[in-house]
Amino acid sequence: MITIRDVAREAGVSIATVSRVFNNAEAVATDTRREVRAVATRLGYSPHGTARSLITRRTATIGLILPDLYGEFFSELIRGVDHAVRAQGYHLLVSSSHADRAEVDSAMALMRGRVDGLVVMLPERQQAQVPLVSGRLPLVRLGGAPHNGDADAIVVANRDGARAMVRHLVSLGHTRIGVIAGADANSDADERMSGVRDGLEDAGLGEDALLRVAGDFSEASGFRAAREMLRADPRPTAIFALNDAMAIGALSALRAEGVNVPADIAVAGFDDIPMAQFLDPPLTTVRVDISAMGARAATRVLSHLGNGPSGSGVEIVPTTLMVRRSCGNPGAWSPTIPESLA
Amino acid sequence: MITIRDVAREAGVSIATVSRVFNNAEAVATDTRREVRAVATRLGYSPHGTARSLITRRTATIGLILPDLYGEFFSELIRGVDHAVRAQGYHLLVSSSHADRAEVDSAMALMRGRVDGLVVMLPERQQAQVPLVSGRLPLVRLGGAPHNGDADAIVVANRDGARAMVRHLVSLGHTRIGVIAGADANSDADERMSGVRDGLEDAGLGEDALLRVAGDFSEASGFRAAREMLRADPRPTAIFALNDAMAIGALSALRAEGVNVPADIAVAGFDDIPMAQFLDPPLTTVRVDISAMGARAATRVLSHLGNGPSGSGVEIVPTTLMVRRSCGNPGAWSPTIPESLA
DNA sequence: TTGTAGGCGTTATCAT
DNA sequence: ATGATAACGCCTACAA
Repeated sequence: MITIRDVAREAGVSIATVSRVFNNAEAVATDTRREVRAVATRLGYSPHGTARSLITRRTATIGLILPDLYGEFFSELIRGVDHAVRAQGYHLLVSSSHADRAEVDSAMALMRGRVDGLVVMLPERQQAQVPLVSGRLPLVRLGGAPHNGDADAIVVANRDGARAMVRHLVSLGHTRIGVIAGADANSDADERMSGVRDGLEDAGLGEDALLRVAGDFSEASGFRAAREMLRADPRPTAIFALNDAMAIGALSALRAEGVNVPADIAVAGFDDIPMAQFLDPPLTTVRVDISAMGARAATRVLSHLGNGPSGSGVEIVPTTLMVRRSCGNPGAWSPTIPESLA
Repeated sequence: MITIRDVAREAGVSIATVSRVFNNAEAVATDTRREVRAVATRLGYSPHGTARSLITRRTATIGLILPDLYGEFFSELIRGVDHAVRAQGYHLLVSSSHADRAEVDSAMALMRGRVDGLVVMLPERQQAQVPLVSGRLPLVRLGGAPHNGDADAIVVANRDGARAMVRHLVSLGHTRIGVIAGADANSDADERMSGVRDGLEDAGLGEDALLRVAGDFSEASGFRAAREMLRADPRPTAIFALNDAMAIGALSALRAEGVNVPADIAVAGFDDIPMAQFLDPPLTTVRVDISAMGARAATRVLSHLGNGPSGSGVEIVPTTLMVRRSCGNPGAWSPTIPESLA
């Protein structure tokens, strides 16, 4: 390994001078600077990040802790975080597949001394537990519902999104709506269900307008739920699955039964994954800009590190209603801004 | 910040003893060890990664440099790398959005002293250029075609996969096959096109069996290409798009023209993205296990670091032919192993 | 079994 | 403008 010493010796200067060249270059005479740079390049020297971090007390790295990496959701998320973080000259340390709270805590411990701040997304069902404690590291929690102990958090407007979707369906004339609910103790699912009830209430519709069937966010559960709804009386004219995987399952079930979508039954989803826009049967979804959400979380952490404007508290990421206008024409989606819910 | 000193003082031992407790714990008396652990927990101490790295000369981190993070491809890739890397107790430092070679080189320089090894995927069109040089860091290149200067690389069996698909289509009775080609100077696209010609040659079919239309790997280009093919004479009975995005575009075009898939025209793709399996019109694809590819790259790097069995050179990741057996039944895919191509 | 001390590569402080 | 030197937090011979 070639160190700052080698460069100093070769250039006939002290290591302090070499260091200055690589940091505040102005403080060095032009000739010296040029010579040092030349030697450094010739020797293939570049500063040692770890050693530098030790003395400067900053790693220029943000840690990202995720429950999993499956599907496009996380790639979008990482993309957003990566983008925001790199814009400020930071690196991104990713740690994933943490199924429970103990693993998250150990991942956080492992990151001590390696990162300047943390973005943490907890596994489902672990949201409402003991608050995250990160010592003196800035930490931003991502996803789920807002809860006590959140100093900083970025969450999705699950409730507003579901409410907007129900209002949209009602405005199309649907008065009997099948909702495929999510897993128990899943805060996203709970929030979305609350939004559904809000929407029905807004429209002045009663309990009989809602046909609720349980699901578990899997494609298969959506398939089963939709099949069950077809046998209901009265049969719904619209199906709203509380995530996209279930919506896809529902579409398969409807086609298997020869139901025309959306002429006979409209299908709507809640966008965990951008994939839905490629589906062939028209699917209206509540769209969440995952990438933007990741970027916001990163920006928040960076703000605590003195980069950019400061801020704190819980921030809610808005959702957008996406309606497919035409079929058979790739990319022909147009966004519809949700009606104001004030 | 709470350091090893604090723990030592509080526990009434030397810092050497505390250090030993956290490393080779056996060399410490049971009582001492227990006391130290207790104090450390009470104080919330955990070793400082950076400082430890400096002296041990290992960061326990693998760097992953990617051209982009868009779509499910990269999330699958990261998942594979992360999995392999964590299994050996390593961290993952991700750096992305490197559009050209200069950015890749600078990302590599920035990672010096922060990682023990590198997995690098070059941007398209940059594959055949100057070899990557990483100093003494183990480096594994990912994707594209094998080329000179590759000490270690993991590449996809693009050619074999495309060949297998053509043989499959021919075996179904197709003698006129439309191929939607990929972007110029894209080594993946080139390799796949070669495979197509191999397959036709295997089947003893001549040039007139092939209808080649250019695309650029985008959904829109697949849409246009398929529409063009419908007007060809003789019209193909099967369309093979050299990536999935184009295959999806082709499906849209066929439906817009009222063509029945696969009864009138069969459609096949090449799987960059797992998404394809959720599509409604049956789509046969050459499937690449991206996640496994990432894991292999990571494993290779780790092997140079002394973890696991050693190995080097170019490794080719096989592909699998995926045929949809039935419609309307989610998850009803079954893999077909490609015929031996020896 | 435990403590002492030197050093990992760099930056910051204080001289010159 | 430049140089000598003490940290940064930790690990590891070597000594006790």
